[in-house]
Amino acid sequence: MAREGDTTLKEIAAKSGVSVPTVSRVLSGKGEQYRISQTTIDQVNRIAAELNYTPNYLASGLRLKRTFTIGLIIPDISNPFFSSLARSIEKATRQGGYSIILCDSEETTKIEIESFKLLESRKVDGLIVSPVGQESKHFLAGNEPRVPMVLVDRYFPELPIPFVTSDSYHGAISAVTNLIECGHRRIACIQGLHHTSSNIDRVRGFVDAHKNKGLEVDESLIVGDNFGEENGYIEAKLLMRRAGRPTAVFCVGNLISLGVLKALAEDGLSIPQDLSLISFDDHPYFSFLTPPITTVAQQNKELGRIATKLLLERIESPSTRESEGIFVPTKLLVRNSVRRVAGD
Amino acid sequence: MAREGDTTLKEIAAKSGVSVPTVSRVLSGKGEQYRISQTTIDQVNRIAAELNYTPNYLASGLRLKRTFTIGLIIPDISNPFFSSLARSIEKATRQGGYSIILCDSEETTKIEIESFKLLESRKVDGLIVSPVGQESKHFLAGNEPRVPMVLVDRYFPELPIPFVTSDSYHGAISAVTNLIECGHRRIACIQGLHHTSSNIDRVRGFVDAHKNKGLEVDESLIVGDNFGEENGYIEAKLLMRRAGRPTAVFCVGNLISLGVLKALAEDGLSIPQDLSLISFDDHPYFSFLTPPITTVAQQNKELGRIATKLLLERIESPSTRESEGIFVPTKLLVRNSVRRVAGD
DNA sequence: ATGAAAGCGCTAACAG
DNA sequence: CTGTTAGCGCTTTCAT
Repeated sequence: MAREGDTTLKEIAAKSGVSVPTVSRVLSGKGEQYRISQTTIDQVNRIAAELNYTPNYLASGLRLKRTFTIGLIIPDISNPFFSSLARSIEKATRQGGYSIILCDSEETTKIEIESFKLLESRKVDGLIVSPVGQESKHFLAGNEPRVPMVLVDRYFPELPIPFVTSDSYHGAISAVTNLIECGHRRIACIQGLHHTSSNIDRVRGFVDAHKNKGLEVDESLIVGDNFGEENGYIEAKLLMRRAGRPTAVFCVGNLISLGVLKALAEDGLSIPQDLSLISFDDHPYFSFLTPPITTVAQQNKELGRIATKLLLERIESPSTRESEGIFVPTKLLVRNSVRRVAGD
Repeated sequence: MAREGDTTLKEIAAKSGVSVPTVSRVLSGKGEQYRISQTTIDQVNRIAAELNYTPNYLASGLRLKRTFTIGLIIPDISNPFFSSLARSIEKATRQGGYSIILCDSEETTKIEIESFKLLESRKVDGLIVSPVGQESKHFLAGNEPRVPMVLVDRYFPELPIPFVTSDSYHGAISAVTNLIECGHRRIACIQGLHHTSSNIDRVRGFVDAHKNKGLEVDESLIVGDNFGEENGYIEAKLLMRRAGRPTAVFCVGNLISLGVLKALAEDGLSIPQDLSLISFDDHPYFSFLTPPITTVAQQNKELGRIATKLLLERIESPSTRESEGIFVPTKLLVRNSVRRVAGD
């Protein structure tokens, strides 16, 4: 960035007739501490300003082994859940004096691994990652994370990596219980990426909500395999064509619900007459759809803020604190996408 | 990042009995070019792999004056328009071998300036910015951009900084013309941040569409002052309470439209019976609302791809190419939020 | 109250 | 085919 002509400490030193270290001390605010004369301090500051000095973080980072940047890896920045998460993380890190390097893994372990290596080379001070979640060994050296890091949204229960996530299990329970209490008995679940914690927890909640009510789960109604829109679309089409159509569906992510909406609209089916729906993940537009969609809302901003806080603490005091896992409560927002039906 | 124990060229050199520069040459793939013996090449590669060598970009950046990172400044990453833009930029830069540092200016010149300085310190090779758009001098040194940069979405017509943006003017014309041709005569415009190019162009389109049809514009129907949701909400409330209510409204951004939707819903008013609406910016949910919302769709991904291409070209061959401005066409997606009314 | 020396990890120029 | 020297811009001893 405007590399050639950049002002350096050396030039300031020359113009002010002092040495480079002195300039460094003044400009990093340690003038007092080193008891540099007020005259010198003022002089150096003035000349630095005149020359429009901009510190070179590469150089200081190299020397200090500290870059004040953190890496952020997320599966899809265009998913509103992740973009609001990213926003709160960006804000919190900025306020803490850090910048973030953003990597979008496209929900793909391959890109996630590449990004991780990249961030290692860039010597970030720490990492916040929302992992694809199916593999984890690239994050570890032995049994320790290779670098200060915290996981958001998805996590690895068996690994010593701190994480912050919504309480997906209880969120799913609340949603599916609502469905059951409205009389639904054939409830489908369109799930996301298999073997990822959020999916596992939500599906487990789906199953346990049935158990709690003494109901059997029809395993064949648990379908789908990723968090994308097409998955919702396809599975909804298939579900509605089956013999023994479900009367309700629980979608584990907002994009899946969008796909379902699209499929039903195409087929001239409507919610909740033809199918009741509850979605995990709130979305700004859910309250304006006809009908407004009942959802399990996550505290996006909160997740980001907590993750950042955990990470910065770890970076700033690498005392061997235990690896903690934080589950943030969700909230069921009951709107109008669930119909009451006669129980069986 | 795992700073202390990191393997360096020095260690590899020691273990393989060659000098540091030789290791550097091998590891940067210039072994052939320097005609280093195959034995040495293999040996060095082997040892580097064993030691799990990760190059230090800080060090090479300092030496090379090249960081392979670019800065991205946008006003609000949680706005779906910007998040899909960011996604395409992230992907394109990654494929070009660059990382991006993300800064969210919160639609605020103050943060934008801070971010700009930060990115200067971090020695990014270039910048893609969607400026707040009300001030521009912080980007310039004399009459030149301080650094290779390209603007997206919003631009400064009078400055020599290349830009990529939607053709807001013609997009607005198409929207408002549609309204007029459907018989509307009292059409409101809820605008975004004043003095920003996208707002100026869209409002100009609003006015000119009237002129083209030989109609007067009622200036008092041009209201609002930012791209946020609350702005849409408030202005809609006010508009619907006036004597001489408009029969249609043109919203210059998707968040504004969301606010309008919210306001109307609260007041028990509906689209298009009580108010016809066209929104600038498509949104994934617009087709699923009741009614589906007619919009001026932008080519988000395309904007990002082009911006990245322009920037990388400039970085890689800083030949004094002219500063170009690219206007990408928009598309009017006619759905059902506009009612035909009897002309006056 | 300040300077000289050293070095972070890397690469380019020059030498042989 | 490979090594030596030098230096990117900064900060930290250690001296004085």
